This record gives sequence, structure tokens and C-alpha cells, in this order.
Amino acid sequence: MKENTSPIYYADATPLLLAVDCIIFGFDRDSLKLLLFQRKVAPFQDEWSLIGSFVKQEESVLKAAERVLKTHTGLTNVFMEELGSYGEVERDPGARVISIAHYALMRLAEEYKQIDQTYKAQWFEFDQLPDLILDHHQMVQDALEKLRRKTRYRPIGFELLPEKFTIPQLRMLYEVIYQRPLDRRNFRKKILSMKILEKLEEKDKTSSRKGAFLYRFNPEKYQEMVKRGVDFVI
Amino acid sequence: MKENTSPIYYADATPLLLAVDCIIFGFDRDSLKLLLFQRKVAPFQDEWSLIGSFVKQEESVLKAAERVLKTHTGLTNVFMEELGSYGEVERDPGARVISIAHYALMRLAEEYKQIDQTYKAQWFEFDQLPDLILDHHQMVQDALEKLRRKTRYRPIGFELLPEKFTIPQLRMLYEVIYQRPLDRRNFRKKILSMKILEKLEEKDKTSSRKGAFLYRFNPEKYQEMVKRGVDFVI
DNA sequence: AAAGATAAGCGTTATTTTTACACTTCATAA
DNA sequence: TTATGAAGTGTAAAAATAACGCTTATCTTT
Repeated sequence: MKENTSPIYYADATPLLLAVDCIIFGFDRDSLKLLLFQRKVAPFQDEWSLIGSFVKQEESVLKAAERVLKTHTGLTNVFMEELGSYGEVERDPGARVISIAHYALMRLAEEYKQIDQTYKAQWFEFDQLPDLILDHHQMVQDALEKLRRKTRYRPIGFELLPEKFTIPQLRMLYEVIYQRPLDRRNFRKKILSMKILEKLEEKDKTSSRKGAFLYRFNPEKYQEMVKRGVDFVI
Repeated sequence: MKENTSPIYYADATPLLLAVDCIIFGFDRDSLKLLLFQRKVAPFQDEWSLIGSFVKQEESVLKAAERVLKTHTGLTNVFMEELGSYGEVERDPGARVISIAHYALMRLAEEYKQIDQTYKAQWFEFDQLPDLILDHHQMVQDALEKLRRKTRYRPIGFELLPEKFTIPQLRMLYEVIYQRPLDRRNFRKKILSMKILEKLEEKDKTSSRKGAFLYRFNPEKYQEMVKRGVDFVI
């Protein structure tokens, strides 16, 4: 309707196909995982792939990515952020498609089975990834690099853990992401010194007789820290 | 031709207009500047705007951004990196256009006049920016934030300086970007301790009687530092 | 020709942050 | 009742950062 009443601008420009793809990270006790899908359409039907979709005329790019995530995992309110665009001319032999990749961080344990059963999807360990179509392997590598950088300077690691977690669990997460051991005692001191975690009364006893106290990330406290001019760094 | 012999995939997807926009930073002695253009086409003709263009069928997104930069500044080999996509449905009343913003860092002094005269372009101080069309002001703010973060952890500040520069000039650049004073002596020590600069015999005497030695950033030395596992941080 | 001015450059000390590592505690299993 | 093993606490050394005084080189002024 709008198109009929308004003058037509940009008439000389060529429209292109624009897609979004999602790199979905999960963390399960002691390993980082990636959610992959068996592609339903040609070309490359049935091969392993990131999940994606074309951006529709009447939805924003971000909304498109959120739609993809919701459709294939059933989840909303998942941390997601733009990774970047993949715009080489020949990247998709099916057609000229530009893809804007997004990466998402999921609390895995809770939703693990649900996703697995409903869709042709599977969680993969990072050292056992199958071949991926197009430039999806590059996207995954770039996302991993971004995750490593970003978790260091921003409090997004919590998005990969359940709401309540222990300090050792949090440390394990960072060890897996950074691929190197972190001193138990120094890690605890550092994270607690930021005063961005709430200590709960409950303990998690799944990994020791003694049990470890559960904590919760408190975004308000994080904001206060930022106001104080203190940087989040791990 | 390809389209004729291959099966047609993705037939149900709607093509969209995809553009690139460039946020062009420059640094001139003691101030950070932004290159803006008077828009040539409707809507918003003659208003101040970032420079951009539609991505063509047969060029990559990056190539499109480089083309824009070359066309309007005459320069190639300029540092440029993707900022992110701007994909709200109503962001451009002219049509549904998704823009992938890129930011570029230019050695200003050398090219200052040339650009100014050839195109309807003008360098603006950051505290004196005119109103900008569409979401371009947001793009500029986002680019500024990215520049602040990125210059801290990556050696890209040099892209804004002439090839040969003095330590005080480099410090001034960082002071302008961070908007806070840095201790002369500690700054010098820190940057020299990285051993990524080459000291030259020449002096620059434009800002003191004594004159300051000129240095040159050495990418090879920077790579060595990275290999040694040392982080670049200022 | 000497004195004054000023940014460039060098050095020292105090403070804070990071690293390394020893010891104690808690709750269960044997 | 005791042995076990991760959770949690403490402390000292080392490294990085911040604060700041002093000297040097060269031009301008007298």
C-alpha cells in the first residue's frame, strides 16, 4: 500500500537475497557445544548446517534471527548478538545470498532433550564437528573467537549457565572457553571481588560431598560496578 | 548465464535492498573528525549524511564498501572494518533498505583538502555534528564506541596518524579518543615497552623547540609480540 | 652571547593487581 | 569413626600501573 502512494525511490538498485544464520552455543557441565541442523532444502539437502532463514520484507534483521531461534528451539529470551555479515558473491552456489550471522548462548541442560527430539537437530562437541555447508565453518570459527573475546570483557558467560550456578561451575565454563586452566582460588577471589553475584543459601552437591554454594548473577549489581568505573575482566 | 543453466533455488524468498554506509574517521593534530556528505538523491536530498551505496549483484559487501570509499575519497588501502547491520523495517522511508555499516580510519592531514574540494563533503568535529538522515547518527555513535573499545586492544590507532609520528602525537590521539588525559611519562613507557615501534633519526619540530623523535609502527614487531603472548592494551 | 621558556625525555617510588601456592572445612562413604 | 575429595580461606611474592620530580635540547628573547 505504501509503495503505491509514495514516490518510488532507489529504482535503479538491485534487490538481493538476505538471510540470517544462527551460531547456537550451549554448555553442558564441562563442554561447549554447538547446535547443528540437517538442512531441509536444496542445494545441500540433508547436510549439516547452521540454522537460518531469509529476512522477510516486513521484519527486521534481528526479528528474523529471533524467529529462526524460536522456530527451531522453541526458545525466546535467549542471548543473541550479531556476529557480522558474510557477503562474498559466490558464497552460496544456490544464488547470491548475503547472510548476517548471529550467535546465541543457551542454558543447555534444561532444554537439551526437547530440541533434540522435535527437530532434526543435534548438539556437537567442538572437537567433533561434522563438515558444514557453505561458509558455515568460517562463521563458527569467527563466532568462537568472538565468544572468547567477549566473555572476557562482558558478563555474558552467565547466559550459558543455569540461573543458579556454583563458582566452580563458572570457572569450568571459562576454562572450556579459554582452553586453559584457571587457578581455583584466584578465580573465586576475582569474580567475588566484583560483587556482581548473589550468594544463595542452597548448595549444589552433584560434584562433591561438601557441596558448593549456588550463586546468581545480578545485572543491577553489574550496572553499579560499571557506574563505579570498574571493568569486568576475567 | 549461471541462472539459466542451474536450477532456481530459494524461489520463495523476497529480495531486499542492501546498502553499505561508511563512517569515516579522521584525526587532525588534536581533534577527531568525521567525514560527512551532502546527499545527492531523494529522499533527503542535500541533507548531511554518511556516504553509502547499494550493494551490487556482482560485488561482495566488502567490495561495495571499498568502492564507496574509493569513489568519494579517491583512496584505497584505507583501514576499514564492518561495524554491523542496521535492519529495522522502517529505517528508511524511501524503501525497505538494510544497511551494513563500515567504519574507516584515515590519515587526515595528507588528504584533507583534496576530498573537500572534489566532492560535496566536509570534515566535522565530533562536538559540532549536523543533523544526519535516517539512523546515521546512531551509526556514528556505535562506531565511536567501537573505535574506543577497539583502539584500546588493537593497534589500529596508527591508521589515524601519518606513517611517521611522535610519541606525544600518539598520546594526543588516545587522549582525544578516550576523552581523558594520559600521563606523558607512563604512556611513553607503556607503548615503548611493547617494542612495536621503530625509532627514526628524524625529529618533528612543529610542536616544540626541542623537537620529538619520529617513530613508525612495525606490524612485524607487533606480530612477534602477539606470538610472545603479550597483549596490546593502552 | 646569555638567559629564559617549553615540550621532550628519563628515572624513582608508592600503590594496586596478579600470580603462586599452603592450609582448613565440610559432608559423605567406607 | 575415619578417610576422602572438592569447596573455601589466607598469605606472600612478583609484576604491572600510577604518580610525580628532574634533566635535556633547542628556539626565542633580551
